[in-house]
Formats: sequence, C-alpha cells, structure tokens
Amino acid sequence: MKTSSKSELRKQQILTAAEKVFAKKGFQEATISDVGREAGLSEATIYEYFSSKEELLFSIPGETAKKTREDLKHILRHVRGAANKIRSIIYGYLWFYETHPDYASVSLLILKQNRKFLETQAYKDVKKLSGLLTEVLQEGKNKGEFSQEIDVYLVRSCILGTIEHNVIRRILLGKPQNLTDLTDPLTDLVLNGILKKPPLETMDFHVTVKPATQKKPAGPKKNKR
Amino acid sequence: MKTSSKSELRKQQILTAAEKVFAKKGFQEATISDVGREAGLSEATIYEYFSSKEELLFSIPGETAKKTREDLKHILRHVRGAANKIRSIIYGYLWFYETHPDYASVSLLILKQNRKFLETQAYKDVKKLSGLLTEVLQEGKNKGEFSQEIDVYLVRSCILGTIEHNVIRRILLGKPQNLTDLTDPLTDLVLNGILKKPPLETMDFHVTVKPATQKKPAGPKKNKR
Amino acid sequence: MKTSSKSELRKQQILTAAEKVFAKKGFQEATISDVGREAGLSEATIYEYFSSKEELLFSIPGETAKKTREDLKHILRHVRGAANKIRSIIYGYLWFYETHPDYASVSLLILKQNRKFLETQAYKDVKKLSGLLTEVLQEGKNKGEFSQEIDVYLVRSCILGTIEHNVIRRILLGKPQNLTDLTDPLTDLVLNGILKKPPLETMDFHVTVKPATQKKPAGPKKNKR
Amino acid sequence: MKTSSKSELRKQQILTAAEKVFAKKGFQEATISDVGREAGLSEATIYEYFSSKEELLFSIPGETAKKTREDLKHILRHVRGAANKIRSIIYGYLWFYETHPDYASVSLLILKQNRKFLETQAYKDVKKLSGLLTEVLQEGKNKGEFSQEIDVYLVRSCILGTIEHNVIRRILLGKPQNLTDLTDPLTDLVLNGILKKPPLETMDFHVTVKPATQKKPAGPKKNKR
DNA sequence: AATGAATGAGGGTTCATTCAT
DNA sequence: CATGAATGAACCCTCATTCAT
Repeated sequence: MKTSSKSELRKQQILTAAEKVFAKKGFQEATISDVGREAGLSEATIYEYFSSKEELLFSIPGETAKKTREDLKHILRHVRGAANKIRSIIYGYLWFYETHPDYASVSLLILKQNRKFLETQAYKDVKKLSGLLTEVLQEGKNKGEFSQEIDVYLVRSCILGTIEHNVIRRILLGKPQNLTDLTDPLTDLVLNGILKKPPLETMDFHVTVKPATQKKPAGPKKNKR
Repeated sequence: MKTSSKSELRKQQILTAAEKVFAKKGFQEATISDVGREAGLSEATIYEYFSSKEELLFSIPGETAKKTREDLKHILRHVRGAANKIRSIIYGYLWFYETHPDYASVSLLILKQNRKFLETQAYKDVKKLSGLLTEVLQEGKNKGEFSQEIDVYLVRSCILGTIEHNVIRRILLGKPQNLTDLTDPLTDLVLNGILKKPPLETMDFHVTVKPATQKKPAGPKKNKR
Repeated sequence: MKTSSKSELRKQQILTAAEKVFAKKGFQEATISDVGREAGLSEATIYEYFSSKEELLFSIPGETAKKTREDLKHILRHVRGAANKIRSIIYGYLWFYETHPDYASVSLLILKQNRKFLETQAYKDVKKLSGLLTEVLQEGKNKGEFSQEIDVYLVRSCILGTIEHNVIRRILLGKPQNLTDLTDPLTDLVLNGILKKPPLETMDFHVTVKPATQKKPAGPKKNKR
Repeated sequence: MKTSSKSELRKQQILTAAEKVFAKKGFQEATISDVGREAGLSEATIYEYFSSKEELLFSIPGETAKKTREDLKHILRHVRGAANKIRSIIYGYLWFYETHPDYASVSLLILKQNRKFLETQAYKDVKKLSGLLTEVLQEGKNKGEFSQEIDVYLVRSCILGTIEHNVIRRILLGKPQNLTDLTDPLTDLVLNGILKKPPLETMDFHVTVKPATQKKPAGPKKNKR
C-alpha cells in the first residue's frame, strides 16, 4: 500500500525521532545531534536523508493532514446532518491531537508560528483539511440547519481556535487532562451559544374557552421585540 | 504616577526596540546586536539593563496585562449585563491586539509557546486578566443570564482561542484586515450559537376545543427529548 | 602495447572524469561524488581503484610526461640545429597544453603548487621532460650555436615560465586565444632578445690603399681579452 | 601618514598572521583557528575583522601592488633608457619576492590560481602594476631602443613568467637560493637573446688590391634581403 | 566488481555575554 | 553610564572514507 523501501523506513525513523525531540526541546534548542541520538543514528546520516534541520522540521507533517482529511471525509459520509458532522470533525481533531501529542507540539507550538512553513505543501494540506470544516458549515447554512447570519470563516476560526487553545494548554499546563471530553461541550457551545434560551416549556398559555363561540389560535410573540 | 527615572526611560527604550525586533525576526533569529541597533545603543548597554536575552524577552509584557486589566475593569463597571460585558471584553482584546501589533506578535508567536515564560510574573498577570472573563461568565451563569450548562473555562478558552487564532492569522497572513470588526459576530456567535433558532413566531398551534369538557395545556417539554 | 585489462580501462575512465572535474572546480572544491557522477560510477567504486582523493589527483599525470618526452625526442631526431630544436620543443609544449586544456588546468593550477606532488614519480617524469630542453640548450651552447654566457637553467625557466604564464592566462582569462601561435614569437624572443640589432649593412669602411707596399687591415679586437 | 587606528592595527596583525599561516599550510589546509593561534587571538576575533576565511585571504594583498607600483615609478624616474628601466623593474619584482617570501607564497601559489580573486580590487592593482612593464616596453619600442618586431605583451609575459617560475621554484624547491642574482642574467637574456652574435671582431675582410684602378670597400650583406 | 548506506572527524561561523576603560 | 573589543561555547553541515552485501 505504501512505498516502504528501506530508505523510506529510515526517513520515517528519523522523522519520528525528530518529532519527539522537537516536541520536547523546541526547534532551536534541539540539535541534530539530539535527533541522531534519539534515532540511534549519526548526525551525518540525518543529513543523508534531509538536507537541513529546517527541511527536517518541515517534513514532519508529511502526509498527515492529507490522510486525516481522507479519514474524516470517510467518516462524514456516514454522518447525517451538518450539526453532527461538526461534532465528528471536532472529535476528529481532538482525538488526533490527543493520540499524537508530539505532533501536536510540533504543529501548534513550532510550525504554526513559522512564516516559512506557510510556503510548504504540508501547510496547503492543513488548509485543505480545515476547508472540510468550512464546507460542512456552508452546507448547514445552505440547508437551513444553521442560521443565515453566521460567518462560516469566523465559526471555523472559533472551532479551530478553541481546539488549538485547549491543546496548547494541555501541552504546556497539563490541563485539560482529557481532550476528547471537550467534544460535546464545545460542539454544544458552538451550536447553541451560551445564552439562556427562552424556555419554551415555561410559556404559559391562558386559554379561556367559552362554549359555543368562535375561536382563534393564539399566535406566539416574536422574541425580538 | 510612573517612575520615570532616566534609567527607567532607557529600559523602556530598549524594550520598545526589542519588541519591534523580536516581532519582526522572531526571538532566536533576532540578535542582541539587532536590538541594540534598533535602540541606537551598543550591545553592552543592553546588558547593563537586562541580564540576558531571555530576560529581555520576558520583560516585554511588563505591566501590560496588569494595566489592561485595570482598564477593562474600569470599563466594565459601566456596562450592564454579562452579555454586554463579554462584548466589551472581546472588544478590549481585539482593540488591544489591533493597536499593538508588535506586542501581539511577541505575545502570541513567541511567549505563548515558551515554557519558561509560564513561571514569570507577567504570565500570572495574563492569567489574571483572563480571569476577568471567567468572572463575568460565572456572573452571567449565576444570575441566570447564561445557561446553567456552560463550562465557563471552556467558554473562556473559546473566546480567547478564537481571538488569538484570528490575531495570529492577521499577523501571518494579513487577514482578517480588521480585527475589531470581529467583535459583534464573535460575541453573537458565543452568545447564540449557530443553530437556526426555532422561529417562535411561526409555530402553529392547532387547538381543538370541545365544549363542555376541561383540559389543561400540556406541561413544558424538555429540549433533550 | 598498453595493458588494457578491464580494470585498466575503468581506471582510465575514472581518471578522465577526475581530470575534467578537478579542472572545472578545483581540487578542494570538487568532491569524490562529483567525480563519480561524471564517471557514471558510485563513490565507493572510485575507492576500489584509488585509495584516496589525493592519490586520484596524483594519478592523473600518469605516463603523460614520459610519453610526451618520447614523442618529443622522436621529433627532435629529425630537427637540425639547437635553435630549431628549441622551436620544436616550445611548439610541443604549447600544442600539448592547447589540445589538453583539462590536463593543463590540473597540472598548472593544482599540481604545480602542491608540495606533496614533488615526491611523486609523475613529478620526476615532468622534470625529466624539462631536462630535454636543458640538453638542447647545453648542446647549442657546446656547439657554439648559443652564446657561451647563457645560463641554461635560467633560459629553461624563461621558456617554461613564459609558456606556463600564457597557458594560465588562457585558462583563467581566455586569452591569448591561440597558444601555438606563440611558438615563433617566443622562440625568436628567446633567440634574439629584444634589442634593436646594430644594422651591419650600414657600416662604413674607409680604406686607403697605397701602391707598392703591403699591409693588412687590422682585425678588430675581441672584447674579452 | 597611515590611519593606524587600533582597529587598523589589529587588522594588520591578523593579516600578517594569515599570510604566514596560509603560506605555510595552504589556504584549504589552514584553519581560522591556526590563524588565530598565530595572531594570539581567538577565532571569533578574526571574524570581528574579516567576515569569512576567503575575505581574509583576499585582504592579504591589500595595497601592496599599489604601493609597489608607486615605488617603482619613483625609481624609474631616475633611470635612463628603456633597457635599464626593464632591469630596474625586474630587480624590483625579484627583490620584493625575495624579501616577502610569505607574500610570494600566498600570491603565486594561492591567489594566482583562484578565479574569484580575479574580481577583486587587489587583482586590478596587480594588473596595473604589470602595466608599468608594458609601458616601458612600449616606450623602448617607440623610441627605437627595442626592435619593432617585438610583441610587448609576449615580452611582458616572458619577464613575469620567468620571474614567477623562479620564485615558485625557490618556494617549493629552495633553489635558486638567491633571487635578485637573477636580475642581470634575466635582463640580458631578454635584451639579447641566446644566439651567438656574429662577433664583429672576427669578421674577415679579404681585400684584393689592384694597382692603378678603382676600388670599392666590400660592404657586408644585409641579413634580410 | 560494484554500491548503498553509514559515519567520524573536523571546520567555518555565529552570538550571547563579559569586562576594562 | 556607555561601550569597544574580545571570546567561549556551540552547532550546522560537509565529505572523504569504510564496509557489508
């Protein structure tokens, strides 16, 4: 399925080591020597596979975003309703970051703030991945499931921003302990907002019925008034 | 009001230069020599005022968060309702980042991912500033203005995460052009969510009345069926 | 005539590649990898035939000087007079450098300034080749064709120095365009010098003859006596 | 007379050390650390004054050629006759190389074969210095002191080539022991060539005298006719 | 015979930092 | 108070060379 030449395996081995080392020490603080030690290889060997420290860094994402997108698309095919799809996507992101903490560190703490990374293919893949969210939001808006007033880009940034904010907190402060637990609260928050809803169930209808006379249905009043 | 000894002025001069330089080149890529050049001082002079490059970095926030908190508190005193206070806080953050782009870069791209920064006083001030948001959220929850089900910490992370996500995009990609314009859409999003609200005004009640009997309106239904 | 085992051919292939690469990039700047690429072989294969990069360099001259000497000797056998032999030798050198520019580069720009090269057999061959010139000069001196006052070593260095100086100019600056064209001017220069010759044909003799006696014109005196 | 700021002195100190080290070990083989050790300074200090190893190398010639040219011009002003001027120039070169052996090594063994050096100001100065020789040759030709048939560029290359060839031999092989001793033999060689001159003093005139008749002096025949 | 793969060894270069003046 | 001058300490990167296959 995947080209697993010996060379390709070595590359993966190095990338895994680099991910771990960069996640732990940061990019500048980590040395190629560190990566070599972690990978059980000499520095020179690293350079046989990656032409520079920076290229090594930029190679870590690889096809990750692309594959994650495929996986997500596959899952979404079986999910009904934009709201549920949002939930699935949020879960997808959180689950991924939770199960790939080193990748999360590299991605959110190192690559995210690197201007040169913006020019790599991997970044384009990341953008395309987030495009999935935009599509679902647009779909929900088009189909009337979501309000017509939402700005899909803002909502997307809200969802991703919240996720990333929490993942970073997790990385640096250790809390929240569990990321995927945020799925429902975050989804509900985005879907419903935080305002106390006018509790439909407490509406009182006072109906007086007079026998043998005309009747009218009581039209409820608008909120905004 | 503020100690403006000559020494203090020089410190400020250096900090301003450092902020600018770090914002432009990043921390590792910037050199003390760069800062010196920007400040019109020699490198050695920088070291007269700051013991290390890192200390210089960590000194940039200074009292910023503390003062911003005071300003915000002052403003909030005149704002009624938790929802409006949220709006004011969101505006406060956006306005600050918009008018202090260099500070935004240093804060969000450099300090935010630095583990050692977590141990500084400045970081505590930042946390305390975000505490204001927590308080307002809790207040809204307590007073019944916000839903009882919200997790104030999640909501806070949502608001801050969204803001930061957009500020970083602004810094790196140049868009959105205008940050403060996000105030209302973001506030509304957080308050109301994105679901299309059941338009109360179009609800139809079909009431059939039969003379000579007694009935009562059906008791309220739960949302979560 | 020449051992052309398969191994020998491969060696030649590598040497030709090395000559080309070293000529173009210089010794230090050229890598074994470059040579391998030029030869269409792997680096390891180079090392099957030459034990080190330096040995490879020192192997480039090979039998060149020896063969050139044989060729020259053969030619000189048919040339009459030391002066004409000098001309032939000068032509031989110039023609060789002109038709072997890569060899010229390696020889004059790289090997010429390498102290270790002085200890190789190839260097001894080069010296022996230049010995031919010495012999001819000495011969011309002995036979009275050349002045008794010349220092054959100086004259040799003059001829070779001029040739090499021009070849190097050719390599680095592209001029003179044509090397063999220098043969006659250089030969004449060395043979005749640059001074304007006292034009014998304008000498006036005034002879007075008196009948009935016998005298002889007094022969001019030698300078050195 | 010369700007001898402290910084300028340091630069000179480093250049002197570099000249010595490069002369001894060659450019590639010498390390900045070697130069530092020779100068009694740290490697980092070298880099305070020269931005790279190559710049250090290219800085060694400095104003040497320019000054040498001035000196030579000054001397030539008091020398009569192109031939004597040639002698002075040859002596000037030889004397300079003899008294500056390290410079000779760097100049003739390292810089002479470096393509990038051709683009430096120092190289232009060297060319201008050799231009002096061309001028003198041309002058001698114009004034009829030298043959009309000489190619001044070839003669120049002959003089310089011979000098450099001998200086290099001196550097690498230790002989000739004394360079300036070459002045006269080389000058004479270039002026007179090596051919045995038709010794005017040995010319035989055979005069047959017939009494009482007309007579003619037997004029020698022109060579070229 | 040929080479893919690995690396030891080393050097150029950068800078944060120090200190005498 | 300010700084010119100096450097220790690292690190990235290169490449000639080796060796198992």
